[in-house]
Amino acid sequence: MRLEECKLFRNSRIDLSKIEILEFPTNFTIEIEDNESTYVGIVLEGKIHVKAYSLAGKDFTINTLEPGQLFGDVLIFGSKIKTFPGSLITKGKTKIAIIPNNEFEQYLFYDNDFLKNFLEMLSDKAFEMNIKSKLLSQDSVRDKILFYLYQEKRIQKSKVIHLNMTKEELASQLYMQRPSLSRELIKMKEDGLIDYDRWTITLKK
Amino acid sequence: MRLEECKLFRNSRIDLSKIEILEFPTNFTIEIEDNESTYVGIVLEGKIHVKAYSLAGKDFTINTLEPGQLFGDVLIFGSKIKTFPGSLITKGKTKIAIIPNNEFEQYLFYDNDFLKNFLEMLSDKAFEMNIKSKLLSQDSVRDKILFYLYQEKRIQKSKVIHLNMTKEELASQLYMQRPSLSRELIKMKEDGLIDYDRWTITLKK
DNA sequence: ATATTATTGTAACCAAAGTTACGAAAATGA
DNA sequence: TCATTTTCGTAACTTTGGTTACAATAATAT
Repeated sequence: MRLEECKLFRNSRIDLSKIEILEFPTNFTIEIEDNESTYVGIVLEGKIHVKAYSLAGKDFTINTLEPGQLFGDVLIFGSKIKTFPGSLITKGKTKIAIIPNNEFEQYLFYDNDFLKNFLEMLSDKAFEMNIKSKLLSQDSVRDKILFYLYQEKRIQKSKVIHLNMTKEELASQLYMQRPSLSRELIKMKEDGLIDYDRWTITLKK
Repeated sequence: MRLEECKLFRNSRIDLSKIEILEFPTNFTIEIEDNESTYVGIVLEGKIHVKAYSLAGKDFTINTLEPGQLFGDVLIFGSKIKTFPGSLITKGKTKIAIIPNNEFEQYLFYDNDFLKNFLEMLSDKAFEMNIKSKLLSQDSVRDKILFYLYQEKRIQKSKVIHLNMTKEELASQLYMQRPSLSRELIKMKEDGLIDYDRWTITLKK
């Protein structure tokens, strides 16, 4: 993705030629959890996992940033601690753009379209995090699965939900273990709630 | 709290006299989950619980809004579904200010201070939600407690953490049952991790 | 001071889900 | 086509923490 294709710059009149672009190999740690942020980053190629470590030492992915998405955005205006909520680790060869905080701020007040785009992205991020909190608040494995399915039903506009990932990945996205997911899917099938195969889950009710 | 005392209007030159103020009794449902939002609300007096219902029918509090805080703010610019993430239920006699979305948008582009305040509040909200996700991602009761304690240690700048709430409330804030909290606190005391009494928990390590 | 209520500790029980392990099935690649 | 690897289902076992109930203690009100 090129800079001018990013939502953030849609309709904007900012000179993109001066913006610094960096490239990283896969599994590279760009930033470390609790480090202070001094810039806003934009993912251009590859993915970035925002990983934090639980006190038990197990790591969990707070968020996965796709091309077009930002990091450090929540921190630039926040009045609280301005540190990264997790380590930023590349998945695949990754290209990012860097805008120092002070420049970013100038852009915002200089260009209303840029501002609108930023507000939209910030709001969307908050919205997504809300969804995640709701998922995590579901208190049984079955409820988590159903929450995900209803969610996807709305997005995919179909009762036949295509999983574009392995069960292993789905389980991790739902914050559960793969065998737990398997076991519950079987039970749900027995209870007539769903049908499923390797690639899809179909809501029956 | 009066309107001019709200962070949102700090240094702003907006005419506050025209802003509509509403009052609600306690336990009043101002908005229902998944309803569409058409305005931004500011809590002036009392509290508002943002409550969602898990698929099991159990309700859980996504968020508690204190005086000065906003609701509907994430929705105004979001490109996704613009519906309330939970029902808004008053706790105590509650006073709120209402600003229709279109007016709110005008304020933002008209007044840079207002904009700055809004960005700060939006960022802070996203930050808080991040913290909450992290808490929910801790996979044992002990880890949740420790996460909370380390958090408070930073905020209160002391290893002696003052709980300004009952154990019942603490348990609910940590998304666990009170007996589970009690049981684990005892174990942690036995393990020499903490000391505690009715009002404080002291980190020993 | 005493009664009442709210808060907390504590124990027994139980269900849900994590853990581990293994075999079958599917996908991939040579 | 056959071997290798990945994915998935499945079962046995174990642990965690929810549930319920009750007693003890503290706080509050009369």
